[in-house]
Amino acid sequence: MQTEEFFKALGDATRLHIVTLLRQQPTLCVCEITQRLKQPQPTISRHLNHLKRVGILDSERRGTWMWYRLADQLPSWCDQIIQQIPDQAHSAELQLDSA
Amino acid sequence: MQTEEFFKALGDATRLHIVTLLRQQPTLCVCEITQRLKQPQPTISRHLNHLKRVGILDSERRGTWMWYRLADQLPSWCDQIIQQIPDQAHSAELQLDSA
DNA sequence: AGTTGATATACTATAATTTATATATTCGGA
DNA sequence: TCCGAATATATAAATTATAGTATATCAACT
Repeated sequence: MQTEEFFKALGDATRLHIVTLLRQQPTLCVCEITQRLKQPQPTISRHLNHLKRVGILDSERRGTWMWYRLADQLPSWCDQIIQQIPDQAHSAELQLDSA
Repeated sequence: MQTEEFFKALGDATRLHIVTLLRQQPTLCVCEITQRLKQPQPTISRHLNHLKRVGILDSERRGTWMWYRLADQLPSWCDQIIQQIPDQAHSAELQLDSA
């Protein structure tokens, strides 16, 4: 895992949001992420692919759906960092309650 | 501290290097960083300023020299993350030994 | 094979980042 | 107050990243 690429990957609101979602919900399909983030499907797919290329996510196909999760073999420093990211529940319109 | 801006700030090799340097050497002046990273002074100054704007670094002038250090009031999640960054001792020419 | 739902990719336009070079500022000392 | 050292800023050019739209792929079902 390239340090710079890792941080670059997390330096984007959409990708941050995806990663923090997958911290709570270990496996999510593209359509669910698309709904929760209220962004077009191609946008979500591109960001998911970005995170996967860098090594942050794994994906698995089950039928037509593609399931994404935090990579199993993440180096421990990556995992530690991901655990420290503040929650990104800041969807512009539907603001969830948070501290 | 904005999460996205924090990660963006660390998503650059030069800034990563600066931050990991300041982890070991709590205070460094611009000229020293410039020498260690073997990059032009304006480049270093810009990156230092970027890290400072985001809130990752503090600076203090003593005479003509400007000393930079990791910010005192860093939120704990930022601090935790910074501690997890692998060392960036990858200067192109003078490669230090590392695992 | 044809159709549909889920996801991925291509293409284009736009915006943001980064660097190099030159120049400006700031401080301390003569 | 003028000079030199240290640092900062401005500008322009190059590169990279991002979003939207359209289109392609892929799997399940008929």
